[in-house]
Amino acid sequence: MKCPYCGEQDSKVVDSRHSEDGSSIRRRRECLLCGKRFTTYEIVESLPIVVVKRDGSRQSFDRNKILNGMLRACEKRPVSLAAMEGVVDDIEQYIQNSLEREVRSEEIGELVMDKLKQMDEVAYVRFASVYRSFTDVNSFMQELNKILAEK
Amino acid sequence: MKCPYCGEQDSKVVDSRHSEDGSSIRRRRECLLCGKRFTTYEIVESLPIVVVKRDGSRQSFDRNKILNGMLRACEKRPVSLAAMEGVVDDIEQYIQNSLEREVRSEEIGELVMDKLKQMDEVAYVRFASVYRSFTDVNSFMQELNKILAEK
DNA sequence: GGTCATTACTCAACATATAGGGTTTTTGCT
DNA sequence: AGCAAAAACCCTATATGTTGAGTAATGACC
Repeated sequence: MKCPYCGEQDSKVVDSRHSEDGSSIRRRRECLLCGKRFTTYEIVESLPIVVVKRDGSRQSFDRNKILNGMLRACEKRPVSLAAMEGVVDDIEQYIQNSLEREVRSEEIGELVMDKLKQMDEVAYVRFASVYRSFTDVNSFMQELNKILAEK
Repeated sequence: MKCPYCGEQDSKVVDSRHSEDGSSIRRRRECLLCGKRFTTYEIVESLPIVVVKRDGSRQSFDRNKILNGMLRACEKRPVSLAAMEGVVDDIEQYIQNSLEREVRSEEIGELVMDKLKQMDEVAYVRFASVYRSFTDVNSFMQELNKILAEK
């Protein structure tokens, strides 16, 4: 393990601990050349997740697709890119933690909607309108009324 | 190390290799419960990088600031978010690999400009105009002429 | 300035990982 | 399809990491 201070290739482990959930190992290392210490993390390679679309077709999970959907819904809305990325991070991690190798696209949509609802209701309705394929003004109104009623 | 398939906490190492540059270790593990195999990476915790601004003030490195600058320069330009994130990734890694704990903000600006120049010249000039604080139309024209001359 | 939580540090008994060489399979590319 | 590169696999001798417990230092928050 290369020392981040001097570049030496060899280092030894001084301490090693499991993270709370056991999903990673934190090691404290010491460079054999300069003696400086540093921390490393051993993490599981993220396994390829497959998204099952409504028509039954499958494609590999792509976080950028989620982000793009959010970007569209949040255009001109006061939602920062960082916040959106945070949501995508949360969702990605949630799916990874679920131990499932397949997710229905609906499930992802619901997750995004839950988060958006808390962040910006306009963005939420926009997203839902695309996502739930609101076909007429009526269903759009119903959703708006539901939001208003909850207030 | 938690098994990504069944969630069991214990696993054993079956194989372990250094990455080419020694900056990480790839391990092949086998779950003690379900017997499935998976890959892990041990990586150095990224050390806090300090950016030294032109006036000498220091603040911690923030990749979002770089991304924001690029987003502004690339508005309405055919540069994908993914491409911009790729540039930021490259720059972050370049700095991490340099083993320096401090970078001048100018250096970061130059890196961004190099990349942008290859991707989209309009975005490049926009970025440079902010970055180099072009004070008048003249210097802007000079930069444009330089680009044209290079063609 | 005090408190809680997280990270750092040290020690000792025990077990499991490493390095390196070689083979096979998978994946990405044209 | 056909090549090259990367990843997975398997082996053996050797030494290095792991675990638990307790203490100390550091950072975030009020």
